Amino acid sequence: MLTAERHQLILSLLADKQTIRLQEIIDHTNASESTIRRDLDTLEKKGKLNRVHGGASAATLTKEEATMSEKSEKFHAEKEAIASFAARFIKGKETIFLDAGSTTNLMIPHLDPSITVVTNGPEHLPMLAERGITTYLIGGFVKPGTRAVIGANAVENLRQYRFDRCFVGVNGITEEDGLTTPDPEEAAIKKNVLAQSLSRYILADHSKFGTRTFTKFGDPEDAILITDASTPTAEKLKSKTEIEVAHP
Amino acid sequence: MLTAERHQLILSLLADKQTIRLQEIIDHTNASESTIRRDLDTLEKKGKLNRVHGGASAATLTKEEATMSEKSEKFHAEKEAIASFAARFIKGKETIFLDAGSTTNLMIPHLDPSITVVTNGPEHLPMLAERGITTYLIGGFVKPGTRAVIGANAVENLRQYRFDRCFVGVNGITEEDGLTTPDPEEAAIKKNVLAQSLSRYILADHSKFGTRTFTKFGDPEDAILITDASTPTAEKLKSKTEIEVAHP
DNA sequence: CATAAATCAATCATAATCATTCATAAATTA
DNA sequence: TAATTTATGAATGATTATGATTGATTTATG
Repeated sequence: MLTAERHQLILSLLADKQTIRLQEIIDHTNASESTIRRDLDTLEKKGKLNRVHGGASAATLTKEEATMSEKSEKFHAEKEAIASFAARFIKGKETIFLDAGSTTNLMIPHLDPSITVVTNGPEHLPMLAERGITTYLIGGFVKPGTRAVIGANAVENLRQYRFDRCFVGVNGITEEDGLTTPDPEEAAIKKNVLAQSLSRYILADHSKFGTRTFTKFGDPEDAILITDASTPTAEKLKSKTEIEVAHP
Repeated sequence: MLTAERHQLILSLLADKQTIRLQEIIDHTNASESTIRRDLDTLEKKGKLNRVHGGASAATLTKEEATMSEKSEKFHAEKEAIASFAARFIKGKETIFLDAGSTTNLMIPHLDPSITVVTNGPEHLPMLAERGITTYLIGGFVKPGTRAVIGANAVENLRQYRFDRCFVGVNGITEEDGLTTPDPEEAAIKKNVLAQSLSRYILADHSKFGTRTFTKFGDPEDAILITDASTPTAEKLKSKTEIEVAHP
């Protein structure tokens, strides 16, 4: 069996099951344990899945990250509502930071062309250029999969800028653990962005409330949360921080 | 059996199966291994399939469409020849700088995935990611139109890196004015890139020789010029600098 | 907490696959 | 026809993929 075929098979098995054990893959492929381990290494490097002890799990919601394309479909109407709502906070010729990600991407059609945007999401560039918006890009390591720019280099590059407002995505929000994201390198970026902005906005659809992921980058009370529907966790947070609900 | 016939057959075999082994094709064609390998090389260059170890896998539609639009560009065949020729200079696991632009973009399919690329061209990222190439992006002002990253900020960001080789585009080459490009900000980038590289390559189709534009960023003798055809200006320069002619 | 079981990364030798080169044959052009 | 280009197959040494083995690490359990 061809290496590339095995890789496809593994990903399709994962697409159904969300998690898979090493032994299952071995049964399906007649390949050795070593080979499958190497496959998982390779696929993880490409951001196609996440390795866990005993096997692998899909690079999708909650624990793990979704790829850009997968994200852009889930909760699209909700994200669109959040994005257009968020864009309304920007007044006049401000300079804003726009986080990499699918929700922030949806803000671009609602942006006034006279503003200046700084972003770590190269995938935003075509739309920003189309709208004639002055754009600065953060430099650094390009993360495979989500294609955000991250790393020590990116953080240093970021420090040169100060923002009137920042719009930042998040993977999990809980009362105890605050704002979390799976990748520490991405968390470092978000943390710095928040520190260098006068006004801070966290864009999070309702699925993000009550879940937590690996790395904390801030507390809900340091920012304005923009979401699409209220949840138990959101209700609890209402005493501490400002929550704006954008109805789709 | 005719070469073109074999190519058709290979593509039709792939149309059903998604992936195919080299041996399968050999069985179907009575051609030698070498010939089939050459066929796969050719077809991959045309974007009709992706080579994988042991055979080939079907190319996605988007890639096919992308190569279609690429082909409509000016001097496409010449640029492709220059690009694939240039890529051959890279040995092993080196770190290279890849300039923004259409000619350098054509190098990407010919790059070894084990190298590291630094670039000021965000438009290269999708293809670099697809090939699984480790990539660092220069940060700074995003130039509308060409979408290169330029400006003082970009130059400063650039200074952190040292390259084994750099591959740089150019707008004009003359004996008197050297290497020129219209935008001073872009020239600044190119100048610094050249200074920080052990080996320097200028990619220029024949139309660039004998024309000069606004800003000079270097002299031909500081780099190896890669072009597609000899011109009077190129002949004059041959005494001063190395010129490699890549025939389409 | 301690032990056993499972899972893991690292290494090795082997086999498969690969790019490159060369000489020859076919096709094309002068 | 002769010269030139192109296509081909075989041979080569290099690269990559693989499965088995090792001992270390992690997880489960009593």
